[in-house]
Amino acid sequence: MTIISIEDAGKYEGQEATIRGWLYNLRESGKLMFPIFRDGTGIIQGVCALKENPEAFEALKGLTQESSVIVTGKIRAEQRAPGGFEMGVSKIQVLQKVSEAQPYPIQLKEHGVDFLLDHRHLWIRTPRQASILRIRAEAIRAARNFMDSQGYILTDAPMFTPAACEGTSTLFEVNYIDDQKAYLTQSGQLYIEATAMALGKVYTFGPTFRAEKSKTRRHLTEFWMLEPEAAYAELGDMMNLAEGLVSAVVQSVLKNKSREVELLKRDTKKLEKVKPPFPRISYEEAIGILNKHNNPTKFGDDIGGDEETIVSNEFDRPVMVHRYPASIKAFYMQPDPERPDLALAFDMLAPEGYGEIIGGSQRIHDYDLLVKRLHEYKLPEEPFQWYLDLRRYGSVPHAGFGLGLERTVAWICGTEHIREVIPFPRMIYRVYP
RNA sequence: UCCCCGGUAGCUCAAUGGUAGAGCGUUCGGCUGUUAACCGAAAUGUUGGAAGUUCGAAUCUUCCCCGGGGAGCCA
Repeated sequence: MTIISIEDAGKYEGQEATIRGWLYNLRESGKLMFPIFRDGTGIIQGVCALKENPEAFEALKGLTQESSVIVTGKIRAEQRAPGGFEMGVSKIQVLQKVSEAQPYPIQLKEHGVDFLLDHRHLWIRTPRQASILRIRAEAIRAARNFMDSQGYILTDAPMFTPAACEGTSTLFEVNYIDDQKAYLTQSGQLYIEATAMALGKVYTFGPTFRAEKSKTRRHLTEFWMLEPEAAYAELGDMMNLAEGLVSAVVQSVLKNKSREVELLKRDTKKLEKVKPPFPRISYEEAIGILNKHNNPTKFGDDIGGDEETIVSNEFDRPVMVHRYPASIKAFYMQPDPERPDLALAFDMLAPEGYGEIIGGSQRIHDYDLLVKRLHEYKLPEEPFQWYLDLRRYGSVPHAGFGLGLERTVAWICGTEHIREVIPFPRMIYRVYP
């Protein structure tokens, strides 16, 4: 018997086929039953009549949600069935029946956030969550494809680091070997600056960790970041790369995961517009927009969540804000030669209030200036000696950025919270399951 | 660290200081085209914890615990 996946069921219309999966729901109607099966690729309705298949009917009767089953039957087009196809069940093998005493906890109805997060290992079985995880996978595939196509080499950064990239208050400290202290990485940036000097154009993609005490829909303590870095690149080069990357990811998801996007009921019209060029405005122009909307932000203030939304609502695609005051940015950012009080940095703000998905900058390549900045930011010189070496031995202008994967996928999926777009979210005060 | 909201049946929620309830899920029964099916019946409670006010507290007060949203910080 041909084993098929539910997403391909339409191709087997009129044929007998076998599906290996789980019982998603069961509607009983006297001598007729409508089981719904899922197999990880989709859901399909089955039909089973007592008169035609008494054995299968008996096996299905009273079967509990999420029981594992192997079912065989004829696939047929049926307008009354969700999805347009259904299976006339002729044979069913129950691998495990879920106990009535401990029924599957997640019902086909609304649940609270706390309950769902405590059952995240089961929650991911629901069609919506499974679709989101498929879109995440597509976003990663598309992002890596794009970077590879641009000649960027994947160079992995370490998870254990001896010091902070930016400040020390939000680091996870771990005991390394022989009572040495180490920290979980907040960013691979410093390391890919080194690999960029070795290989030219590089990127890293992996988890990063921040012990920020943030409890918002935009924060995770463990999140994935894609960070490109290129030797001889300047700020404008990175903005070009960033808009190319983001549009490639969005367009790939629309093209290759249309079924999943549709299941999420995402308004794709807004996503279809996400193509270069993206608008670029300076920090000072952003302040102007805010003041126009009666927001009191002034030069030198950081742009917070509400402010990001006001600015991004002016545009129909992601907007890049560049040249922030150096005083509110990280120590390693290159000053604008024409305005030394500004840093050659940029953020990309996603539309619809999803906020910052990219932060990047040109890096300081001058040794003396970098040392001066380390002192100004009260950072110790010693752990950064290797980093200073990059400015001792053939230093060149270079630039890069970091793309927050979960924020990007949350925006593409239109989810309310980024915890839904990672299989097992890690948040402040929540590490189970 | 700070501000706001919440915690009642397995789940989602009601209950104006006066007998703790409904829907879903579970169990039993009915139904040959259901769409989170429907109809009938049953079982299910330390109202997050402690103390206080009161004749009487799920409800009011204080403290603690847990969760959610946000600020700061950031992707």
